[in-house]
Formats: sequence, C-alpha cells, structure tokens
Amino acid sequence: MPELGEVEWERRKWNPGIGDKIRRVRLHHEKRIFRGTDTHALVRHLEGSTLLISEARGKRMLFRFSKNSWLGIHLGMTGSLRVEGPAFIPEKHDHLVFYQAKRSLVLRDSRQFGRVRFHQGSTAPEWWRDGVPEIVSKDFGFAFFARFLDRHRGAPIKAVLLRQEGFSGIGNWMADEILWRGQVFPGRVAGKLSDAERKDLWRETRLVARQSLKILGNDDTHLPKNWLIHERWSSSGVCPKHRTPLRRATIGGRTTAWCPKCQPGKVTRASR
DNA sequence: ACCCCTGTTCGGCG
DNA sequence: CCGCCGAACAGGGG
Repeated sequence: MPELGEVEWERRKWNPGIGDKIRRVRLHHEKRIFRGTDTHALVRHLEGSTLLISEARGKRMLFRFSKNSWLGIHLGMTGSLRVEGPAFIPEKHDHLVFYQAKRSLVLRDSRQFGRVRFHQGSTAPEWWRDGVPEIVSKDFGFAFFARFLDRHRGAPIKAVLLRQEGFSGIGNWMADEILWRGQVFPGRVAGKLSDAERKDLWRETRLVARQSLKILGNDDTHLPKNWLIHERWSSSGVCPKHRTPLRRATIGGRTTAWCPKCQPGKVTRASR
C-alpha cells in the first residue's frame, strides 16, 4: 500500500494522540514485525510517556515520545495506523496498541512485511539519520540523481527508481507514473539513457513526489484523473493520453505497466 | 484452488 | 568484491 504521500497520510492518523500519556502498551513480543527490536524496553519506556511529535521520511515514520524515547515504523505492504476508542480490543493483526485515556493508537499489519523499531536516547536514532535526501528537498538535485543512476548503470531504470537509498519513498505505482510521464520504457538500462531523458525523469520524479505528498498527504482525495495510477491495475487499462491499451510485464522484479506508444521498448532479458 | 499483490532482505551467481 | 536477480517472508482478495 503505502508510498510517499500515503505514508504521510498514515503518519498523521496518530496526531489526535499527541500531548497525551500512554497508559498501557499492548503487543506480542514474538511477532515478526518486531524482529530485531527490544520489545521489553519498548514497553517499559513507553508506558507512562507522552507522544510528542512525529515525522515521515520516504516510507519511514518516526514518533518521538517524552523520556528520550523514539519509535520507528515502516508499514511494509499492508501496514496501517488508526485511532480507536479507549477500551479497544485488538483483532488478529493489530500488533501494537497504545492505550491513552481518551483513545487508543493502533498499528495493523496483516503480512508483517513492515517493521517496528525502538530507540532510547537524547538524539534521534542512528537508523533514522541515513543521509538519503528527501525527493522534495533541495538535496535531491540533478547531480545526486545522475550519480545514483550511474552507480546502478547496469540495472533497468524501473529497478533503480525503486531503490530507497536514492529514491526515498518511491514505490511501484510512483515509479510507473514517473516513467510514463518521462516517456521512458521501464526496461531501459539506466546507464543508457540520454541526458535529455535523465533531465526529464529527474523533473518528473520531483513532480510526482511533490504532488503525491500534497494531494495524498493532507486528506484522502484522489490524484488527478489523468494519472496512470487509475489505469494500471486493470487488465483493460489504457493510456490516459490517447487511450492506447497499456502493457504489463515483470520488470525489475515487479509488476510494471506502461504505454507502448509513449514508452517504446521491448522486454528483453537484460531489461528485466 | 489458484494466482496476484503499492516492500525489503538475503543468498546465489556471473 | 560488486551488482543483479529471484526467492522468501505471510496473509487477504479476486
């Protein structure tokens, strides 16, 4: 589910709990979603603490609590946040619940590809400061973009766009959207794009990220009608520009949709 | 029953 | 050692 703008939207769902004390934490220590995390420390430190603020970077979220406690959440494929009543009884996939006086904050993740981390300290955890620029920031300049493509010059451009160390928050549908707008076939080898194509892709990357954050991050209104996302899952999907039927194939290891007219190219061994 | 999936990680291989 | 690929993770939905 969640990519950049959707993650931002999910993060805000716990905002009603900001400023209120966590009275009780409910979780099951052995759940896969807590892999690598000291859940006993998590419970011990967060019970009695207050949710202060949160932030999202790419697909990751960081929640700051009083008493120098930090909680990192990645939603994976199926994670979601929500608010329930103070007497909420968790269902099967509600793996983490923070009970407050007036409500509870719930994390649900059926497949548990997501992950919860905990950190105790006066500064943000080391795993949070990874130095990857936000796409909507000035640090995501053309120089960074071009260098990243060079570093992965042998891979299909679709696979490169999905790498979070370069394209923080880009997921499958956003990558397809960017390539469609930039009129680049997803199987093209990253190192063989022309300068003009690179420039276009860089611009479209920022545009799609900015728009997604603005539109999806603030409420659940829909993306513009002429975006590819509305067509890409249907077997009868067509190009929003001229109604050419879309093609679908696995490229870069992921299901990919593209317009054969706007993005000419063919799926070869090297392009997958 | 069977196939598909908006993500990440890791082992194998060239 | 580097980089790419496919499988694995796990459950729900069509």
